[in-house]
Amino acid sequence: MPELPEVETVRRGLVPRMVGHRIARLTQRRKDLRVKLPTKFAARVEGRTVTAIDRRAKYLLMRLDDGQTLIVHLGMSGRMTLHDARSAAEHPFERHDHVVFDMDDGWQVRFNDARRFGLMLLVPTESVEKHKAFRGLGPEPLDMAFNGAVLAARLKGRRTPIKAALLDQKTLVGVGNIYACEALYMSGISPRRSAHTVQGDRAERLVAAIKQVLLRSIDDGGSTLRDHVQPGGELGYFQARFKVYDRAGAPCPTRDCGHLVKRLVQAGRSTFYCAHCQR
DNA sequence: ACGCCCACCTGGAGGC
DNA sequence: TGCCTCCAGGTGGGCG
Repeated sequence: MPELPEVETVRRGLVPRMVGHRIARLTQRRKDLRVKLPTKFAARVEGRTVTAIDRRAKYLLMRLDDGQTLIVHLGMSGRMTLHDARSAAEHPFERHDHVVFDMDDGWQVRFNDARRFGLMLLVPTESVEKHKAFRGLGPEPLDMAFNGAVLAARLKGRRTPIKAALLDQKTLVGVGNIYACEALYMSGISPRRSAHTVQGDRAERLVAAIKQVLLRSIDDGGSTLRDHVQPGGELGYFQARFKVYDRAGAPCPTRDCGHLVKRLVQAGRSTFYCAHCQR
C-alpha cells in the first residue's frame, strides 16, 4: 500500500488519537512481522505517553516520553485502524490485526497487515538515524532543500534506468511504484532513460513533478488500490487521478496524443508510461 | 560499489 | 464451485 502520501495520511490520522495519550496496554496478537517484535516489547511500551508522531521516508516514528521511538513501517499491505472501545458497538478483531494499542482514553489503534511485510522497532530516539534501515536514506522530496540540482547530483554516474533509480530510497525517499510512474509521465521523461542523463532542466522538471504528485495525493488522502485506508476508515481518492499507473491499454491522457499507455517490467516491477510523450 | 533477481506473505482477480 | 496462475503500494540479502 504505502508510499509517502499514504504514510503521511496515516500519520495525520493517528496524531489526534495518540499524541498526548498514554499507551495503557499493548497486545501482540502475532509477533512474526518482517522483523520479529522484540521480547518484552509490550512491557517496554505500556505506560508510555506518545509525545509526537513524525515521518521519515515511509516510516512512522512514534516518539515516546521515555526517549524511545517506536518505528513503524507498513510494508505493502499494512494499515492502522481506530476503534472507540467505549462505544457500545462490538469491535471484533479482524484477520491480520497483529498489534493492538489501547490508549488511556479508550481509543484503540490496531496495526493490521495481511502480508506481514511491515515492521515495528523500538530504538532510542537519538539513534534512529543510525539504525541500519535509516542509514543511507536519501533526501525527503517535500523538503524545500530538495531541488533539481540535488536530484541531478544523486543520479550522476548511475547507469540504471531512471524509474529504478526513483524507487531506490538511497536516491530520494518516499517515492514508490505509483508515484515514480506518475512523476515520470508528468515530466515527460521515459522510464527507460539512463538515470545519469537526468540533469539540468530535466531534473528540475522531474523534481517539480514529484513534489506536485505527492502533495496532490496527500490532499486526496492517498491512493486506495487494495489496502490503504486512513486510520478513520476513509478511503484515499488519488487513484482517480492516475494518468498512467495501472492503465495499460488506455489512451494516453495527453490531448491529441493518440497513443496507448504501455506496461513494461523494470527491476521486477510494472512500469506504466506513454512511449510517445515520454522521452 | 553497483545493479539485478528474488524471497518474504496473503489475497484478489481472471481463466478454464 | 474449484483450482491454477499471475499480480500487488516495499525492502533487503545474495549474487555476478
